[in-house]
Amino acid sequence: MLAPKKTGNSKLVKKLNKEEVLQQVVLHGQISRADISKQTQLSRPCVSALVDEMIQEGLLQEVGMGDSKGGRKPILLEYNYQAYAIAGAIFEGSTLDMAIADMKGEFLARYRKRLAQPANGETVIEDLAAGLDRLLRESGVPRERLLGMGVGLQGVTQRGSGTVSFSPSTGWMGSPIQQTIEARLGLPVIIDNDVNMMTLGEYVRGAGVGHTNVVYMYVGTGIGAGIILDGQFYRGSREAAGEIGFMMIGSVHNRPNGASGVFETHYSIPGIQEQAKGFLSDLQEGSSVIEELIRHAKQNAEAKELLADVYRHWAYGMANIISILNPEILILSGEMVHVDGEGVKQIHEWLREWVPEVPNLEKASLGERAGLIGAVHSVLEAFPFTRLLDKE
Amino acid sequence: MLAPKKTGNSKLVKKLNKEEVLQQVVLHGQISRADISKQTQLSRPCVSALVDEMIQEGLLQEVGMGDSKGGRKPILLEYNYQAYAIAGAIFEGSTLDMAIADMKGEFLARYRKRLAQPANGETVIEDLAAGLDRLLRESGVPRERLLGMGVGLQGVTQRGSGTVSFSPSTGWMGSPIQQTIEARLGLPVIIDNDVNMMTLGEYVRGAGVGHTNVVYMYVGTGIGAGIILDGQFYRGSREAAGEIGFMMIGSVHNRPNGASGVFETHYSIPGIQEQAKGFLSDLQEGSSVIEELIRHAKQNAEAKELLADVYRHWAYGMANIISILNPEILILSGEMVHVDGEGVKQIHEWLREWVPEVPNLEKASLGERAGLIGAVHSVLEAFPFTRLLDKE
DNA sequence: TATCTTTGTTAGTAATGTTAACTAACTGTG
DNA sequence: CACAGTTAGTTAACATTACTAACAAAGATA
Repeated sequence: MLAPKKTGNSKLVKKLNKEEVLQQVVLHGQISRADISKQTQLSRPCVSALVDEMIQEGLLQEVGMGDSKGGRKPILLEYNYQAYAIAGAIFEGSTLDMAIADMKGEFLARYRKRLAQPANGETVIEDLAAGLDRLLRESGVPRERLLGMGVGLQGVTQRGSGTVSFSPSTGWMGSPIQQTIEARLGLPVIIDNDVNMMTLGEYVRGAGVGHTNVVYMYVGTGIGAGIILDGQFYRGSREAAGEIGFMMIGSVHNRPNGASGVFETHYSIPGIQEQAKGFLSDLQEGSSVIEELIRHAKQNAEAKELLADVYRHWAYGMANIISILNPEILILSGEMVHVDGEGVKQIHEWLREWVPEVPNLEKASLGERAGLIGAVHSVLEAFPFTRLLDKE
Repeated sequence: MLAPKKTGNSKLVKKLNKEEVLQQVVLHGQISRADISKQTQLSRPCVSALVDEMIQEGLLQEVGMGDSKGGRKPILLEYNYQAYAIAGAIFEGSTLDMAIADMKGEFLARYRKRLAQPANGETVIEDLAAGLDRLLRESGVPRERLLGMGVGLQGVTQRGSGTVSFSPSTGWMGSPIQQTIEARLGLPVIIDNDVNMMTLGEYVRGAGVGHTNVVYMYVGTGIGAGIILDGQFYRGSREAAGEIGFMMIGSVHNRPNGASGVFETHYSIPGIQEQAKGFLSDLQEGSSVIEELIRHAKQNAEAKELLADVYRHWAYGMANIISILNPEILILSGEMVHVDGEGVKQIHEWLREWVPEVPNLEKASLGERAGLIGAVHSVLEAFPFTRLLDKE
């Protein structure tokens, strides 16, 4: 029942070998049967047979001849990235941002909608369904080619059980919302919070590419982190890993209430605004608190002091993360992307003074697309190339 | 070359299936061929064939009849834990502590020796070789049945490359010491620092049993942590994960020198001793600083205050670890095992106030045997039951 | 004692990958 | 420009492995 039955005369090996062949193709972009054979230690006849099957299934395609290496020209094979498609959706504030993508993660169509606030959980699902219909029409992808949808949202999610315990922007609470959406759309759905989705996006397409230990640090309304260790997303035993807002940092003030930890209370954007309210009362809609603070710091001594204090405490947080996790790269996101070169340099210097192994410090590079890219890849992660073989 | 060749006509499946059979036997302790067949979805004839081979190889043995369930009595099979043996060694201070164990990790013989100080790297290797000879003789294990040796030591190790960069107790520095020892002993050797070995020990046999996300926090001469996430040891990108002594904690004092971070500087045992030198000058050899401090705190107000400060800052450190990693259990070791029930309760209360998901807080349960047990298991980890099948 | 159950084995079959030998197609050289 | 040498891909015969079906062994139950 549970175990994948090594049916009849062991299709298992065949599947494993097909996976390996597929992996080689994806890895090399274009490759011939003969080269796959060399890479995989599988015999040429075997590779030929497996490749032929996968061409039948639409997973691979022949794309022409390669250059001769002194003999017959090889037939180049390519993964058919259009074989399947994936959808992604992000709820950020009051907007719903959706996209449909091929198996490379390349967007084929995109769609945005403003949602009425406060959100009503049921109409939001209808919005999602309508958006998906439109994306399918626009991209020309047939519905049965869609593998699934990744949904990211601000709030508190339990990815394991597919539930959402707090999310004003969608109005989803409590109930097993993942199953509800799956039933409505007729598709596998993955739900996760927006920081995790952005982390994944930066990991596969942004600043994190090529690294295996990545921490994505987000400062906005709250402070949180996404953690990827040894190439795997780490979520913690109760999906509460990366809740770095609860760190006890710097001289420990009394907390105003029991809601949030010291770090987040004082050094998230609302916390900073609170500290800066003496001179930062005239904030424009949509402008960056950090940018404003940097501007004020050029003339105002009080602002300058606060800015240095903020940087310093952010650096304390980073030092703690680094001490514990020794990541290769720390990706700065949210309002942190507005820190100027000067500020990053300062933080880097402190870290060099405090900890033995300072990682790369880089700003998030995908901007507002990070979450959507991550949402799409969350599905790719659940249906890796190699698992497509199960689809018969 | 690299890939395990699916030689001839795919021995791979056979190996996979053998692994699964072996796993079932280990899991159940005693089990019949028929039950293995039910558990694994493999046919009874297939299981029989695989089991017979493994009996030939000495990995399994028949141990008698089980109870009838209405028909023929089953023949019970057991894993032969004596099929192979493993050695472990720990250098702690000036003593070398060694053991030889069966595949269950059960010690068959143990051996201790005081080493001359300062240690000379070459004679230490000879001590290791002599100790191993003695253990083999004493336990009656033939040398060719020995799978490998795990070596734990105080200091800085690079397990990946098998080198040791700092280790006064062994005198090993720089050179690829792992290969040197392997050549001398004719055995695979695994070298790691003592905290990692103790972490592993507690994980497989001590307080960490049954958990998948474990942080082992050690306070002694230094402060460090061993980290196991999703059942895997996490070492960080440059093997510097768990260097929690570098955390920036509490009100940040100026550091006396560049050698170590704030947390370790003030709240490791030497740091505490420094702070307590007003009233804690008369320490006996071999006594516990924390025990003494607790004793003094009963009468001396200054000691009481320091003790509370120490607990509080340890708790800050734990809060940071918990915020980032959300482990299921935090194992307290080193001098922390001397904290009394009162102290643990206090720390627990603080944590409940500060962070949303407080893990189990437990003292290390294996005492000084933890490191040795871990050393033995580091080899078991590298040669899991299932990988013994490669030994033909 | 006769029948039913459960365990374990034997015999024949199907699936899969391998090697060896072959065809196809191209390069380079005298 | 023909021919040897090389590389790519295919075909055919064979080996390995696990499966199903049938059977033998051994005990329970009535």
